[in-house]
Amino acid sequence: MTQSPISSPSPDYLDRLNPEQREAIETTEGPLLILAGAGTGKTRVLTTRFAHILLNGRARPWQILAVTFTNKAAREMRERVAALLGETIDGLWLGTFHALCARMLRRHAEYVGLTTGFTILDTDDQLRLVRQIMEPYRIDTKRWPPQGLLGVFQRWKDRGLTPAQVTPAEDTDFAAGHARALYAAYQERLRAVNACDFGDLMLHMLEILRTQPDVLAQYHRLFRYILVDEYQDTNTIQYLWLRLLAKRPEGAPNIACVGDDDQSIYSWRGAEVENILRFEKDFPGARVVRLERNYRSTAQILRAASGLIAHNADRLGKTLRPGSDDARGEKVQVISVWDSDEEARIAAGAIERLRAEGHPLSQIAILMRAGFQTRPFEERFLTLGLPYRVVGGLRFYERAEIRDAMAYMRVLVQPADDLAFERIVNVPKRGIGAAGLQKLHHTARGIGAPLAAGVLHALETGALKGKQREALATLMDAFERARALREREGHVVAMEMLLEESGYLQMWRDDRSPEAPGRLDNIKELLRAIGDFGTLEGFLEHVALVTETEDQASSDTVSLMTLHGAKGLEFDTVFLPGWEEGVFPSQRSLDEGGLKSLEEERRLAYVGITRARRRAVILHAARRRIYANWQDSIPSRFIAEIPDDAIEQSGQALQERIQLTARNSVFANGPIRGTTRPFRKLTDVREEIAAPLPVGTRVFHQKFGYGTVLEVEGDRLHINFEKAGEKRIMAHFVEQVS
DNA sequence: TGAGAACGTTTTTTT
DNA sequence: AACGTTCTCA
Repeated sequence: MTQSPISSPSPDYLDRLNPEQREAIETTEGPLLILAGAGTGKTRVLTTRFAHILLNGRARPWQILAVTFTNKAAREMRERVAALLGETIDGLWLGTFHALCARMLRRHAEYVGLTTGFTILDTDDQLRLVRQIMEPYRIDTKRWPPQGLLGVFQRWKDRGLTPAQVTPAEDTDFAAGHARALYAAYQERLRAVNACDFGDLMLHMLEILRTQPDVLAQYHRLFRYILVDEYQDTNTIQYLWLRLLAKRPEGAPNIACVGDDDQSIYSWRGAEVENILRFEKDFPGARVVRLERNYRSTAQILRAASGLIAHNADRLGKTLRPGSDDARGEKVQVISVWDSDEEARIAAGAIERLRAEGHPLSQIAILMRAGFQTRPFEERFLTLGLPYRVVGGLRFYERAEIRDAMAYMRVLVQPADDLAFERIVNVPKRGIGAAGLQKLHHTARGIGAPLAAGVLHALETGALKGKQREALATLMDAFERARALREREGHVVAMEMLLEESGYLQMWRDDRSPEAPGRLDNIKELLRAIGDFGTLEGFLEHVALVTETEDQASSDTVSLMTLHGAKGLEFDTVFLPGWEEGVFPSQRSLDEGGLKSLEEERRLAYVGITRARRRAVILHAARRRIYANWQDSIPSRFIAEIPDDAIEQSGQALQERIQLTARNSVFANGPIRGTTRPFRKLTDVREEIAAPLPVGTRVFHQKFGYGTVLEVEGDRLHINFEKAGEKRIMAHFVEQVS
């Protein structure tokens, strides 16, 4: 029990908050920027603020718009608000940008030429669509892969640009300036099949808010308060969307954004740190509250992290201070190892010791730069029998059999879903290849109907013959009956029957490959999962928006995940492997992003260290296998940037090399050339750097013939071949000719 | 049309 | 090395 001040007794939920936190919660009116360093109680502030507004009667639950970045964060917030209020509340506008936009767009779909039942496409569908769009343009898909084009669209969408808003000047990256036209065609096609891709959820909603004043006014009336989490990771379109909703005609907006410029790690997804840096300009009169007291990590860990991030320029400036004076804790360990196998061995060994001392495995995480780095750890853990889980690895809903089954589901729900129909029309094999599909498309277009209707038409008119006719008749009949069954017996039974009668389940039963039984299990699991939802539509919506795997957080396992995936989490002990130049910071960031992307890598390192409550262990290996061959590596510059007295170095391998970081070595100005031979000395690497194929060199390639080097990108060369045009080639595939 | 061979690329990070 | 895509032939 706390003693209440005489003047204003403060409610329980404001107990044990520090003054800054209280200010962030109690400043309900007007724009507010909360700069919250790692581990400073950000989530607590956000949820308490939410509850505070409700408990003071300032708004009804549905009048608060609360935006998070991940579904996980949304769920956590929902739970904690419920705990504070002592009850669960439905109908909250709390979710990710995309989930909230999807909900809005279902209400207003007609303004952008969709109907409320529109489909949200997955990446497979998007790619198939892009390929179709590209076809008539006769674009060399070798040079201009569909994924690349999709990326261009994505970036435009991230910036809130509709096809009409893209200027010719913006359209230079791809296929000689055809991207704009392709973008328009792509959007047109999406509309025609009543579908949205992920970016459209935001793009369409922004368009509606911009062009429909009464819709905008409706939301202005509705949302009295806006809360935004992870503001540093908002991209342009999210920013525009927020600003539109926040700037009501009456008075200053009650918008509170929480963020940390030091944890901005999503610029590759279009995030603009500038959004947070500019907040006070965007919302004049904004209060700024800094949360700097860290209650998570030991003083040593904070010192290491702060020292590292201090190497970044352009910061709003925050200093993490330990929440309590005691417990300086262990220094950050830096261990030098020989290769990635030893790295895994050492980490696993340390984990076994911790386990023997009674540390729960659930409080241990291994955080890496990229997903593929989990391999050696998984192997090691398997041989030792250490329980682990890969968080955010291959996701359930990305498996082929699940996507197939869901495509069946989509056609069931919406017969006009051409993309889903295309996916399953020949799975299992029904004798419909590329040519057959073309014919079906033609028939459908002829009667101005979707594919499925086209098939029915073709069956009636007798345009289909033999095996094709029989197989498609069976398929269409299965859909027909499944729809009827859905009415009578519910969607689970209908789906079961559909997958059975269409031959899909039998296809896997007949499959003799070792994965087949697992796939059948997965489908069983899918059928179970849809039982948790009232309707198939609800289930599809959930799957489209919630990409994460159900976490079995209850089990006591070590977590393996990417640094990006670890944001917002904390563990007692954190292992940070692969701190080597070219791995972390990644080669790509060194090659193309310049200083900006190097700083982002540094923020990622900062995020990594600050995940640890008590113990952080950084590892780096002397050599690592890249693709098929070994490559020498040197310690990450980030290791040298951590204050010496905050770290403790160990490991027999290459003790002396620790000082030799990129910052003060011969490699400072360029990437390291790949090596194919193991056990290479540094001097050898130096020689290779000294003798590359410089720009202008005439070279010969086995397949492409003669050409000239246009550009050197690490161990890749950008070459203009006389016959084959411009290509990017690994340097060792070409030889110099004089 | 489909199976197998040959070829090329891959490793950022996610809603 | 491992995977996915395209190519080639039956």
